[in-house]
Amino acid sequence: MVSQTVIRRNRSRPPAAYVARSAPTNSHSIRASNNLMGAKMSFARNAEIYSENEPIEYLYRVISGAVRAYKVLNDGRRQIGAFYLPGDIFALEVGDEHLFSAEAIVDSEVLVVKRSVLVALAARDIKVAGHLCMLTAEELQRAHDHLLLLIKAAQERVASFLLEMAARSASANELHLPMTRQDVADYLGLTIETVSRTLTQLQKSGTIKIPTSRHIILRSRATLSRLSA
Amino acid sequence: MVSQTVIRRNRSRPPAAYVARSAPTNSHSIRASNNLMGAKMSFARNAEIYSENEPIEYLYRVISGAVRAYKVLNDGRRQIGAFYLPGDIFALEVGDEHLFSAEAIVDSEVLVVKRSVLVALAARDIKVAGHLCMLTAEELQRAHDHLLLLIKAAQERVASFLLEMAARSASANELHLPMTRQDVADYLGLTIETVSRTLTQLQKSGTIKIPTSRHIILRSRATLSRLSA
DNA sequence: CGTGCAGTTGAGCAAATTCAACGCTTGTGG
DNA sequence: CCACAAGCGTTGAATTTGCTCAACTGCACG
Repeated sequence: MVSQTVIRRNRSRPPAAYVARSAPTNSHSIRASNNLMGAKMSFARNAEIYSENEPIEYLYRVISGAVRAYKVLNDGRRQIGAFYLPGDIFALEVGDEHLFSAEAIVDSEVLVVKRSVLVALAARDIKVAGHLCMLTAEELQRAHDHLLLLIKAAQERVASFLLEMAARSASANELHLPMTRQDVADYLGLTIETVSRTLTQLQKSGTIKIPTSRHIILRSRATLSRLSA
Repeated sequence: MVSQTVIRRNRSRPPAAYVARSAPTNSHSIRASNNLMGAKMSFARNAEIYSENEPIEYLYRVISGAVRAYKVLNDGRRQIGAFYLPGDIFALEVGDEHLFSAEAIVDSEVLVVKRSVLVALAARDIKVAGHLCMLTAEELQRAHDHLLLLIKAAQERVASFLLEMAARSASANELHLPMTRQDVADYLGLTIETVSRTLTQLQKSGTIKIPTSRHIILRSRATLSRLSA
C-alpha cells in the first residue's frame, strides 16, 4: 500500500465554478495556432473543470492560475498526472470521454475552445490536424518523463520536481508553488510527510531555501541535478 | 534507491540483427489502415531494433515474437515503457529522434514502413493522419495506465500485470510470458526478487499456477482483479 | 477566540530492497 | 559425452526506505 491521498468524497470545495461572462469577441476567427482564441472562463480554487468519464466538450488553455489533472483509484488513492501552468494546453484526449479529472488549483482563468469546432477545422485543414497531433505527442512525452520519475527514490523525485517546476517558471532559481504539499505528493507518488521531510532535508543541506512553504529558492541547481538522477 | 536493473553495457548479445530479405512485394500499395504493408525484418533475441536518440526511420508492427521499449537512467537503472506483442505497432513518436530504445525480447519478426513515406501520405490523406494520431493517443493512454501501475503496491502491480498480459494474449486464462523476470521487474518498477516472491505467493494462495516460470495459469481472475486495485 | 487547513516533525512499523546463496537448465568446449 | 560456466529464477536474512499514526505549530477566516 504505497498510499497517496485518500480522497474524501466531500472535500471542502467552493459551491460551484462560476463562468465569467467573457469577451464577446471574435469567436468565429478561432485559430488552432499558438494563439488559440475562444471564450474565457474562470474557476475558483478547487473548482472542478471537468471530470473523468465526462464527454469531452472543450479544449483548454491556462491563462492564469494553475490546474491539476488527476485520476482516482477505486480505493481512493489519487494520482496527479500533470500540472498545467499559464500557457499550457490541456484536455487533449482522443476518444469521447475524459480520462482524467481536472480542477483549478488556485483561482484560475482558462481559455476554452469547443472541441467540435476544432475537430471540424482539423478535418479540413491538415495544418490544424498536425498541430493537434503534435500537442498530443508532447503530452505523451510528458507522461513518459513522469513515468521515469516514479521509479526513482523519494529524494530524486523531489529534486526532479523542483527542477521541472523551475524550468517551467519565469525565474530560473525561484519557485512559487501554486499547489499544496498533498498535490505534490500525489504527483510524485509519495506521502505528504515524505515530501515535507525531503524538502526540509534539502534546506538543511543548503541546496534550497524555503522562505515560505510555497516559495522555494534553488541555491544549487548542480546539487539538485546530481540528486535528481 | 528504488533500483531496477543496472545495465551492464556489454551485455551478451548476438553480433547483429540480420535483415531478412523480405517480400519484394507491393511496397507501393502501402496503406496506413489496419493491414499496414511493408518490409519484413527479423531480429534475434536481445537484438537492438533501434536506440534512444537515434533518428526515427521506420514505423514497426510486430508479426511474431515480442519487443521491449525502454529507457536507461544515467545511473544505469532501466525502465521498460512497454511490451509490444504480435499486432502491436510501435515507434510512433513525434519529433525526429527515438525517445526509447527497442529490443527484441525473443527472436521476432516485424513489419517496417518508412516513416517518410507515411508522413508524406499523411500530409495528403487526412484519414491516414487521423489514424496515426489515434495510434499516438492510444500510446498515451497506455502510458497513463502504466503511470497508475507505478503508484501501487508490489502485489497490486504484479496482479495488474498478469491481468494486462492475459487481456492481450490469445487464451484468457493462460499466459506465456516471452520476457524474463528482470524485464517484468523493470516494467513494474520493482526488483526481480520482489516479482519472484510475489508470484510465488500468488501461487501459494492458489490464485495462479506456475507450471514453468514463463507459463502462468490464472486460476482466479476475480482474486487478481481484487488484488490489482 | 475557536475552528479548520496546511505543513512539519517524531516514533514505530511494514514493505520492498540489498546481499547472498543455491538449484535448474542450457550451451559450450575439452 | 561429460564437465563446467553462464543465465535465469527462487529463497532466506538483514537492512533500509518510506509509510502510518500521532502530536504539534502557524495561519487564515469567521
